Amino acid sequence: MMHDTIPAADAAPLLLEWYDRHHRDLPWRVSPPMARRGIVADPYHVWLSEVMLQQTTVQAVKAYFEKFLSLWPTVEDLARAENEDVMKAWAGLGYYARARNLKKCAEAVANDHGGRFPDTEDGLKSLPGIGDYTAAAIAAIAFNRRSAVLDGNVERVISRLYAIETPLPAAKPEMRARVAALTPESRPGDFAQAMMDLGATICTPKRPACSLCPFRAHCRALAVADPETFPRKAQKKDKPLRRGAAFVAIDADNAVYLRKRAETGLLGGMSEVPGTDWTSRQDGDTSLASQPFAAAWEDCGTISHVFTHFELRLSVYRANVARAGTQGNGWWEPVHSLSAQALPTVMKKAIAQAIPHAFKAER
DNA sequence: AAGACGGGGCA
DNA sequence: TGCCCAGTCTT
Repeated sequence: MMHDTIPAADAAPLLLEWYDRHHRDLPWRVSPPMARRGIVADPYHVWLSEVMLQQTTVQAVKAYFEKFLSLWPTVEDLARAENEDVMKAWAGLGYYARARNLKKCAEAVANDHGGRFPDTEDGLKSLPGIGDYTAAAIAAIAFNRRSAVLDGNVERVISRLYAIETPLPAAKPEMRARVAALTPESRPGDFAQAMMDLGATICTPKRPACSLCPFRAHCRALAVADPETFPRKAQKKDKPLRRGAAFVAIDADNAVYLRKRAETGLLGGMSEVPGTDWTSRQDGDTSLASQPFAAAWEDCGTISHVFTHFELRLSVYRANVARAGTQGNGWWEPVHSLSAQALPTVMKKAIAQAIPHAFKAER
């Protein structure tokens, strides 16, 4: 009797009962009691949180979500915002194409859809930055659609529940079909959030808490193998090392010379200090030969930063420079307002290496 | 189908 | 410190 595959009709009630007891109170959520009274979450809030949650943990997202909502209370406000202000508000959250697409999506909703998000999966998927997962999540959570929501957490839960041996990403269609079969007509949004919560808190990548799992009597992986070894996945390749140099110029007014990166590509649309290209070549130009303007550059050592597909070792140089002696299309930013700039983490590391107090709180 | 694209959490 | 995590868009 134990560890039988779960009848599809039993899964949702079992999981929702667990969800109602362990529900997490998050800024973009409507509580289960409210949901049962027919209150649905604001599609703008659901969309904003789901885009932020792509590849990003709940903990990291909370503060950004509150900041965005306070700066731009409606999707029309966001559509009217300056691109640069959106990039500044997004700085530090990573995957900056998300911020560029967020702005484009807000404009599309405001200008082409009368300020209302489409209420179907297909309609949502046609918008910038909304793919399979996010379209299904918004449709289920904000519009009560019975869509199959499959993110990394759900993939883990499903792969263990059915002990799926096919490695990812080939197993995705099978997993999606499994989720679709389990998703109920009633409360599909809560079901989706419950599956994701289960993956985030109980069915974790390492050391899952199987004894607390509402599916423990039905989990194939728990019965026949080690749940931690699921989902199976193709092995990843190792990251190359790239090198470069970064130049932190400081003028007499204690301002740092910044410039804007290209709109697309790595860290697209974000700000940076001047520097070399980042290259994997052994003869990479990491020296003073590539200084952006002549000055008495002082060697500040190196910093390291790991990106998704390469590791970067950056030589950092600092110099005091007269503002009149520089050329180019950058600008001078006072050290005390650096924190509010659209600076990605690697640039904050480089600046902090040259100016240790740069991002310390004001006394 | 594979690669580009950040940053944070955990042991 | 090193390893793991994981949606969307582009090629």
